[in-house]
Amino acid sequence: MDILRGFKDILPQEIKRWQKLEETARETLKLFGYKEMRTPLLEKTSLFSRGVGEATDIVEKEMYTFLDKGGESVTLRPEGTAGVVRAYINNHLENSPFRKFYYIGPMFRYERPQKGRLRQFHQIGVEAFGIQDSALDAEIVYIDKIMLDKLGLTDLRIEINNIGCPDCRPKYLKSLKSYFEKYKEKLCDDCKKRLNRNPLRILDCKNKTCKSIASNAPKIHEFVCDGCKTHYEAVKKNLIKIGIKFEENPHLVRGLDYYTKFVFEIITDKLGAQGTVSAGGRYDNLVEQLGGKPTPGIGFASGCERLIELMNYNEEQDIDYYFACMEDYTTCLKLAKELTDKSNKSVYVEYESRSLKSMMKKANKMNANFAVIYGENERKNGIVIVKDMKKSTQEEIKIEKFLENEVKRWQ
RNA sequence: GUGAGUAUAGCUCAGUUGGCAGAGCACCAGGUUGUGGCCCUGGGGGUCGUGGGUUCAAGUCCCACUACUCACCCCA
Repeated sequence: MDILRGFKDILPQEIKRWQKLEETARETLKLFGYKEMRTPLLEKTSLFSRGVGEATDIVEKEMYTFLDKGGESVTLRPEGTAGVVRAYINNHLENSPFRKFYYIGPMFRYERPQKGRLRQFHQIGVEAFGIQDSALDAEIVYIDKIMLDKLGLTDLRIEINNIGCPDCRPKYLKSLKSYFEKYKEKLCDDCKKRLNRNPLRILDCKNKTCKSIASNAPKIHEFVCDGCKTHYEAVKKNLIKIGIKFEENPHLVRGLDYYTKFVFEIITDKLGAQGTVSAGGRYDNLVEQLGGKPTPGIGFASGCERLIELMNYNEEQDIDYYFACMEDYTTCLKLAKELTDKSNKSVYVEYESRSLKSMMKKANKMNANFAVIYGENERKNGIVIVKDMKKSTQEEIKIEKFLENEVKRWQ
């Protein structure tokens, strides 16, 4: 029985990094008053087609969509924002004093897996509602950046761009299209298709010819409306003020339709082709689009697997007491149980009949601090042997004294 | 969906012009009859991805399929 393509088991040897990642995210977000939210993995398909955008790749070809037993079309969430917005509207959270949220959990996209890309992957996502001011944009970038700093990630760059709003972007797209139309014959096959579907994407093409044509293409800054322009300029000033370094990338495009005005990505070049570690931006029309009152929003999402790959790790095993029992497992269990009760130390009780030597080997591999030896001799004499694995010393303790002794040791 | 590469022990990988399937690590046991790490000795483990073909003989050559990896596309 094989695991599905693009799905992955996360094993104990890797789990410490996951826990550290989640812990760091929760701590950081708590500092800024963000509250955790958990929304369903499964939603109505229409939430995503309306939220993410009918014409996006995600909706067109990457969703895990099926009919449930009631005949309703449902979809495993391909991203987190749509679900949070739905929950925000459904639960009337506009009346809550807290309108800043985060989530951590799996997302699903039916894509061909490669380095840094899986069909089930995890995101830490952050969403904030109801604030139009550009200071919030800066806060969002700051939180993202500081979280990555706390994880010990280096060599990251932040790229930002202004992608306009539904008022001004169409004008830009139109001009872009007519510009590329002139060079249509020279563009690569992919870009010929993009010309009608999404001319913004041509700006991002890696083909040399397309690149040089794109370098002279009209710039969005010449087309954005006053509102978008003012906002974007203000975000830049705010970022500078709070000491966030960034680069402007006029070719930065987001793949989801709901983004407006300010967008950003945090990128590494250590991950191969999928170097975007975090990305986000403003979505001032999404709440309304999904049936809520007009409410501005902004957020970002980080790819957990990508972050984890960048985290340097020293995963140590951590067992405090390895109980090497040769008989009477129940007595060992009782000792171990009492020890955890009174001391909070971790124990591992060996119930498998093995040689003492093999048990000591195992204790060593588990990096146990102490081995408690209990066999025939100990039982007869009413003692246990407590061996300090680090110092290689051991002593015999009366079994009634064991608990008291060990509790004292850690005080 | 497209392209390229890879597939041999639990893991990482050798395997020459086609000629008895190997190493390191891991695991188990012994050396030390009840004591880990270092060392020494031994052991268990393989439909050589699957199916066909060529050949006296295929891990090796040919074909098909499948899986994985990377890249495109796209994205966290």
